[in-house]
Amino acid sequence: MFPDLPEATVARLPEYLRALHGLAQEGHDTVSSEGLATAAGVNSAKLRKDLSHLGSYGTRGVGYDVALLITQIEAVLGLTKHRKVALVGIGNLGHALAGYGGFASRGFSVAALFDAERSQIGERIGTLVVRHIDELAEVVAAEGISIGVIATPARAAQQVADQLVGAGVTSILNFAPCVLNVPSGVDVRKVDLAVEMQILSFHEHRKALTALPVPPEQPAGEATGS
Amino acid sequence: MFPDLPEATVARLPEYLRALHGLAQEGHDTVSSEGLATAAGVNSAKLRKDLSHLGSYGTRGVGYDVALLITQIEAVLGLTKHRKVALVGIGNLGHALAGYGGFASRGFSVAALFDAERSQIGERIGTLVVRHIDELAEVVAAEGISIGVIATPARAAQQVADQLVGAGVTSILNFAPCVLNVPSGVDVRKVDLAVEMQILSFHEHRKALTALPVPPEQPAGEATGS
DNA sequence: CAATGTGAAATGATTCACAGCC
DNA sequence: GGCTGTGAATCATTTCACATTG
Repeated sequence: MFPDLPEATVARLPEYLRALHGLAQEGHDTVSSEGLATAAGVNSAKLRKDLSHLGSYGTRGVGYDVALLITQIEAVLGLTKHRKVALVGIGNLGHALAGYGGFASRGFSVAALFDAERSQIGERIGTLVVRHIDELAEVVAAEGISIGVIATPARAAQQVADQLVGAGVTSILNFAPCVLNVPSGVDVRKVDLAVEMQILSFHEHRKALTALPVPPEQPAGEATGS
Repeated sequence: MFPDLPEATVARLPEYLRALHGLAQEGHDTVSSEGLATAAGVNSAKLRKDLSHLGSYGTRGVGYDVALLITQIEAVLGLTKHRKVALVGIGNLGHALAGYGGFASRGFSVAALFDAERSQIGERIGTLVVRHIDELAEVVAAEGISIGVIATPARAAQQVADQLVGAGVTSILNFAPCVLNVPSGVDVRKVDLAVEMQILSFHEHRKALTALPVPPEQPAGEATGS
């Protein structure tokens, strides 16, 4: 369908979709590239280039039809199909993810919870019960689960990834701070909170260094950022 | 110090650092670009190019000194300074973040918790007590907090961002699914779990589409990914 | 005439391939 | 001999600027 949509574009489509839902809720029928770009936090040229890859759904002189564009982007992202998620690792973060409303509200449902620790098995979270990881393959097949989320400690993550792949899962969201080896054809996305903090730390550090080096010259002056 | 380190490189340095700590723990004194690249999940040319931006810390014919490289990368990322974090929004996700060990283990400490809801104020989490958001500026100044983490619902996030900026925070990690407007000089990084899921969804969708279109030809053949 | 869609230019990132060094 | 460091080449992404169109 869109075999060669640039990866950078794919990564922005969900943002556009969120912005569009917001605009729709505010009663907008159409929106200009400028307006949508602002709502999504990008510049308008980039937005137009991104959308042009999907085809021509705008009207020159007018803008984009909000409802139509929502439909199109959802189709491209495959959100017409409701996707079920297996969450593995019911610790601190796993609990939060299991109860996170943001998934359900955007077409995903956490359909099963797994852990390896005896102490966790059987715990109820919402409507679900935590099961032992050994039941993974069985449940993935029975429920038609297509995405696995790993929220285990790093030392367990590779084994869990192997089990997910073995069970037929081909998309993994990894919260464990480690590299996963998976066969080609399996997609892994990684979210590492400490990495995000360290990137911020770099910029803090740089700001601190570039703010000082011109110390006592003109006493007056505005504090100016990058 | 490193004013023009490519952003893509900055984003990978934390991965290298994690890999290096792993290697150090396994007793390696030196590591080749090939070895480190594998441990960090990148290819060796990219790793060498990245490290070359920091200067020449490798030895031809040998590799990199693990301990030295750790020191260098930590210095570049500004991790020598222990950074304090304010966490705003003590809901589902906020609780998990407040208890997340990954921060402390890598040089960050959650120094204060805030919420706007009466019901949350005063709750103890670990050694900290949840305070009212109105105390933000005071506590940020008193504790020397440099990074703010927003884990509120989207509708509250912009106001919280304004309050953080007003209190002097210049780095924000945003978990709320919305765009934040901040003055230049303030860095925002965004983590949106639903966006990650939607990107995975796109690839699932594409895999499903490209797997079928050649239906009944050669019954045999390996399942091959991208 | 306002705003899209898009070639072309500019910028940024990755990969190649090998000279230079230990 | 093995491995780093790096110019040059390739590839990807962003931005510009404007012809085109409803």
